[in-house]
Amino acid sequence: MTPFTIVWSPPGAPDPPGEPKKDCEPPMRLSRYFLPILRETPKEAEIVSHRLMLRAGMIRQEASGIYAWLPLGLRVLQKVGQIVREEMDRAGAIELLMPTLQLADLWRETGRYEAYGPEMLRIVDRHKRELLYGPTNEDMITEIFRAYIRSYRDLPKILYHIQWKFRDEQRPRFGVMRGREFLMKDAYSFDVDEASSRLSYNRMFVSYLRIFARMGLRAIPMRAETGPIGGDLSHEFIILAQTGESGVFCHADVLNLPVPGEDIDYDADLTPVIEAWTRLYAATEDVHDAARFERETPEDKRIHTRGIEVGQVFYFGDKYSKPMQALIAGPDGVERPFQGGSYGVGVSRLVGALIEANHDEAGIIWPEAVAPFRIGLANLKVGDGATDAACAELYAAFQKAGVDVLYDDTDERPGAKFAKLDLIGLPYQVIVGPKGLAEGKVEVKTRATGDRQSYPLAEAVARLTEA
RNA sequence: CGGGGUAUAGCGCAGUCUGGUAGCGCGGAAGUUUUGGGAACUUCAGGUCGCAGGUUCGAAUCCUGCUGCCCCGACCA
Repeated sequence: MTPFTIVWSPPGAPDPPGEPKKDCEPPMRLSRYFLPILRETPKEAEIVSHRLMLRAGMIRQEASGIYAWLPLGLRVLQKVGQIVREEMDRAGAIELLMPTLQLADLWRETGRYEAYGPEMLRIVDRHKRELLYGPTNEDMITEIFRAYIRSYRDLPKILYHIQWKFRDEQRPRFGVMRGREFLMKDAYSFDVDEASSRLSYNRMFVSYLRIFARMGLRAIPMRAETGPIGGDLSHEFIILAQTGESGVFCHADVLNLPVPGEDIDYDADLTPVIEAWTRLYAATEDVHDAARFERETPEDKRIHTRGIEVGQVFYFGDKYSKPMQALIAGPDGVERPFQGGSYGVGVSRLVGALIEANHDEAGIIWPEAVAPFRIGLANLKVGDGATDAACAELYAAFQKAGVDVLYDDTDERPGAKFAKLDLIGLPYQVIVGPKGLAEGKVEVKTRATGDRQSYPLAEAVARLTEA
């Protein structure tokens, strides 16, 4: 092999001193940002998250079930993705990135090319080769795995990626909650036998509890059908919402179970956590057992509502490894197909689900962990020396503290600014106007509670930048 | 994929039945007065009426075909 040298471009001349580089300032002034708010609701949007995402300038529909993510929406999508990534890493999963396009031949090895039906978007390239836009990646990850891994000594492994998928749904709806193109985290576990595969399953299960909890969501693992991917053990993670797509039944106490902290040891025995979370009855209507529900759940603890699926974990054994001959040698020297599982989180769907779970009449109410900005800074009288100066000071202080702040420096009327900030749902609004400044104070409004308090500038900064 | 709708300015809509200069509100631009919960007035810009045929002196409007999008159902992260 001929080694080759990577040639780096020589570094450019140092920046000239003196002039502050305005171009480098993060574009967090509303006057320079791109936030196309809609005052009226586009008629195609039926459910609240879809309406609010369109109105708040988060997304734009480009085709049925296909959306462009505008700057505000992208920030949320990225925050959700980052939480998923951090928790996957914490659980010992390893990130990679597989392509969106896959060869049909790969899927023929497992028989899924024929099995998938019209939901799969099939593409032919200029060489008449058949490709498909991946709806999932079990086949490809198995192909990657079998190319490199031969021995039980290399196991266990959990690999994941966060990538766009496409399923040509017959009827897309609910905005990003059921689009055709969607961003998904999918993880795949590789183990030598069933017992260890279930340990991987448990890791992902616990990781999922943490992922959703970090977003301020109470997601309930429910026994679920295994669906077309197959296997014999599966849980759907469901958040309760009136607008959910499927009916669910569960024991009320499952809503109050403790979620493991970030000090959870994924190498320790996770069985007690799994048992605690699976002991109480929780099932989607597809697999609901009314008799068992009534037998196991006291009448005053029975919850029957609707829910949105935001994640699913599967154990599927050798479903892919066997037909694809992804074999690993065990300690006894015998080669066997690996035991696998797959674990999905609907990242783009979560953005819609988060809004379904967190909104009011005025708009979105972002949980802090996924808010596009933590603070909305409203200058109520642009052009007034005192308010401009106070806002500049606050803006600089928040930025210095590393807090995401969107500064509304437009010359709109106060009412319009309030309505806009309520709509986009930033957790805190810092309201700066002549009235408050006369007393040396600014107002801090907490979006979730509507609570408003006036503080001197320094105290407002201190309160909003602590931890 | 069955059933039902809809397509007119960036968004929400009227006009179509009964063919005759394409309208309203919001939004946008300019100006004046305003300014702590989506201001008022004046002026202006913005539309091959989804696409393609047809009927007619004349089509947003009538006829035929096509397409996009939405809703209900079945299906799905």
